[in-house]
Amino acid sequence: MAQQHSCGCCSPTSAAPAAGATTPETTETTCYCPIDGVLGTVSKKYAMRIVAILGAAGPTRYGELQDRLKSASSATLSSHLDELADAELIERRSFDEVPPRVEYSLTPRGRELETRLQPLLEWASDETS
Amino acid sequence: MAQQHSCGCCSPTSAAPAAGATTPETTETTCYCPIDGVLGTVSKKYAMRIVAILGAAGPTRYGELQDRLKSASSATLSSHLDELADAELIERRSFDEVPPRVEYSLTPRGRELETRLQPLLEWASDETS
DNA sequence: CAGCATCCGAACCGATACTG
DNA sequence: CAGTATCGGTTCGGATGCTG
Repeated sequence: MAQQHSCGCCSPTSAAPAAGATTPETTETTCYCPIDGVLGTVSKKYAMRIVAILGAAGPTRYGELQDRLKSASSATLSSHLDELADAELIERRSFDEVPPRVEYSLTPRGRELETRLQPLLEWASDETS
Repeated sequence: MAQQHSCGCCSPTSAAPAAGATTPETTETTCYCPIDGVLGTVSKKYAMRIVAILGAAGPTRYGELQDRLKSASSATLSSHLDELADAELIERRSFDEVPPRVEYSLTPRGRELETRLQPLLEWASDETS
């Protein structure tokens, strides 16, 4: 998962080998590209939308999410929720009652993401032609 | 491409018949979801990185891009550049010389995107697990 | 140097059906 | 209600090889 490479977009001097140049292969610098981390998760088709919904509406049930993301099947939705929960961007809260109820909400970290996502989303809807 | 639908993440759901539950401030106007537009393009594997590179380094040649995005093959890179150019986020400038030279740079619109992308990227590298 | 064409595996996502 | 299992279609993207 935490793939390492030198993409040059995050670390400027990626071409230069580490000190000593003991490694002739010039394999990888210690550049970790953010895109491979959180941003990889975020680029999932519905990930941003889920974050946006949870950010705007607060704790939301599974069914309502599915309702809002009409084109997403339950399988797809589940996998997205899993991944977001794994990344600790959202939190899953399951209530012990019948019928079952599960609510998803943003973690503090997810809220930070949402903050940074907003301008992007707003701009995107403006630029939409 | 510019698919239209109501996802509920950008404007309250309108499609919900919800007997009696007439949403208070429902902008039932056709909801255009930004994710399907620019953000769709942006979620391409290297799109964000390209924008980030061009933003940080200014006009950049094809070869250098390929150099920085080591894992991207030329075919992949080309298709990304095409798509970004189509979306008018980047500009392709071809010089009439030998050997051929082509430079890519951000359009004003691309620069706006880059602006909104920065906080996200910065945060992502911090949050890197 | 820049970049398209092709092949092909991998990932993604929707539909359906079924469980706790 | 909240999922999981499975299947199949579609897209993505990496490798290679070839043009201008």
